[in-house]
Amino acid sequence: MNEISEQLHGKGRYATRTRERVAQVLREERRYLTAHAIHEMLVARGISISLSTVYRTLELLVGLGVAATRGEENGEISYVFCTVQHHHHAVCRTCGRVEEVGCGPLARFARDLRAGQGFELEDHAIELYGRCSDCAKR
Amino acid sequence: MNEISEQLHGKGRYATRTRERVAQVLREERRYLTAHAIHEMLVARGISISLSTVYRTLELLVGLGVAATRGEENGEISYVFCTVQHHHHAVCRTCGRVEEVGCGPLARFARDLRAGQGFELEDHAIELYGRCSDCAKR
DNA sequence: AATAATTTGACGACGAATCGCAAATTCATG
DNA sequence: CATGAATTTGCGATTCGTCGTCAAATTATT
Repeated sequence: MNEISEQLHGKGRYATRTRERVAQVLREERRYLTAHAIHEMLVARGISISLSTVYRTLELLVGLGVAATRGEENGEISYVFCTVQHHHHAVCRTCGRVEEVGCGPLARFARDLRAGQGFELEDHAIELYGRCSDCAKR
Repeated sequence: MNEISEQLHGKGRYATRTRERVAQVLREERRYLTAHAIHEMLVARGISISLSTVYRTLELLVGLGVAATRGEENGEISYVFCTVQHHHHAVCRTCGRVEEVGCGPLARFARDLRAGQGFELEDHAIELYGRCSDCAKR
């Protein structure tokens, strides 16, 4: 089976069909989705699932480290599938696809920041917006 | 008077004492605050103001470009005072102070991103966390 | 001071997110 | 494959942040 089932079993949680379906949506879409959007997509596929369960499953996936959250400007919370620990997201403005990217050049940025205004950089959150390789061709 | 009053007059809006007080809190604090927090701070100062007015004033300040918003992970929306157009925020983890910083090294980052995975960078949102110069000394 | 405009406060509406509990599902065991 | 203990699910109610409505108050102008 997949990793999520194993991770759940290792923590004494059940790997249910419902949870697998929520994770599947995130895996397929690879873009930021609200709990409501995920719920609607599942219902559209003819799958019966409650909104509460979607919320609880998403919370679980975030705890497992396979999903990340983002607070939208309108107060909603969006979720996206992700695989590695520390990274950032490049969001395509055309198709919404989310790619994971490293944070290489931040080292020099941190140096400049300390030299310039004495700020000691410890962590950072970056969101990048633009066109993914597919959408940039058109 | 100050700039905000002039900007309001130029748009046919009134520069009221209430609005000045909300702006004053943001100017003094220089950190991300929710509408509720701002409301409580004003009430604690003995100022009578409704939560609705705080919300409306914050919306107005964002429209004027003197405040910026951030969606928190719990779905709340926070506001911070800011002065220049495009910039990013360095948030002190000790005192919460927010400093504005430029985005110099992003140019090279954009080049690497395009070369690496074909992503065309158009815009970005960055939040930096660490210690401001004062807190770093202790 | 009078007038026309905007703004304020109180109240309610709305939606996102959470909680409690009974019913259903999952999983290990025999 | 049936059984039982554990977890999970669904439903409804609830909380909470945010926004809309409208009469009363405030502001700016004459």
